[in-house]
Amino acid sequence: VSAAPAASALRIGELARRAGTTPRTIRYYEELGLLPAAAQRAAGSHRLYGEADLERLRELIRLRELLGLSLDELGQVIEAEEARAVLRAEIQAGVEDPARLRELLLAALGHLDLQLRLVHRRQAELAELEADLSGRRTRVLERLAEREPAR
Amino acid sequence: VSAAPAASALRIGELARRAGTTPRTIRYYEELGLLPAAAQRAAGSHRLYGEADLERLRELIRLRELLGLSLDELGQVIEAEEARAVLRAEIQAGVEDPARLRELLLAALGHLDLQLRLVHRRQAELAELEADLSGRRTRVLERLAEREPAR
DNA sequence: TTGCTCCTCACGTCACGTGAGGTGGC
DNA sequence: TTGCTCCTCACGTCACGTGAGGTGGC
Repeated sequence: VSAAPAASALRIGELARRAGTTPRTIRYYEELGLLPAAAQRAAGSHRLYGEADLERLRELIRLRELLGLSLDELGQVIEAEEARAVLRAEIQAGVEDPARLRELLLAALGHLDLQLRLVHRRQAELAELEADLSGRRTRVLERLAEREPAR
Repeated sequence: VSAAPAASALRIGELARRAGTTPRTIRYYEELGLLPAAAQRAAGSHRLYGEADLERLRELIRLRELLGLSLDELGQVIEAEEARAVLRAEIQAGVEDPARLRELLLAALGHLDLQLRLVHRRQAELAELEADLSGRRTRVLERLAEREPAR
């Protein structure tokens, strides 16, 4: 899908290491269509990746871990990445249709807003958990202080 | 483990509904030892739960979902709940050993601090994700504004 | 007695982990 | 040629989902 991985081609092991995951996960994501299958690969030969693939993989992992999405949900959510890739490709290819550009930018905006809503919900839940734990911590400290008056 | 579920006894379906999970998950957690097996239950008879079980289950689910812990890790982390239950039980039973009480309070404090560290790490990661997404959103808005000068 | 929820197997599923056996590039 | 990483099956695992067939309380 992406233009050739260029000079800085990574093999699957390096890509996995840099993204903080494993080769098995990368192959699985490719199988599910979350990562593009390096197009010009002969069956049995090595997969090669570029910087764009690394970025996309990192984003996938970050959204999965922090938002707790299933891979199915993840596929729907990362359409923002898709839109961004299309945008870059078309600009690089010299396409200059203003209406088309505006459409892509609006799509990206919508997907970013969706992701931000999910992030904000998580942040609210974590803030609540933090408040509960802190409150309990304070009460434990108070009870310890009571037990140990002016040592 | 806990003192009898008292008058407000819940069956597994109600407990699941109130905690936002399923009976299967509750049985699985019992099997793993994350939830106490209602002690006086004849094989094949219904499980009964009290308010304390509901609280513990909610706490388990919240920590698992928000911190992304495996059930194995979860078991180690929720020792704070354990300490709290022991504390309550001993106080209810009239045990009044100050040294023992202090020991339990210190244990609870340690576990709460551990949980808070995990929460704070997650909050930092989410803040970073939020900043990235917000930045991208701003840049998309700017590019849209450029394209559409003073309509 | 009729529904309803409960029970215990036990197989299915999702997201990978982990060898088994073999091929390809520095 | 020797290591190393890669390849494709394919079975294992974790955290449950989902019936199958049966029993128990309002």
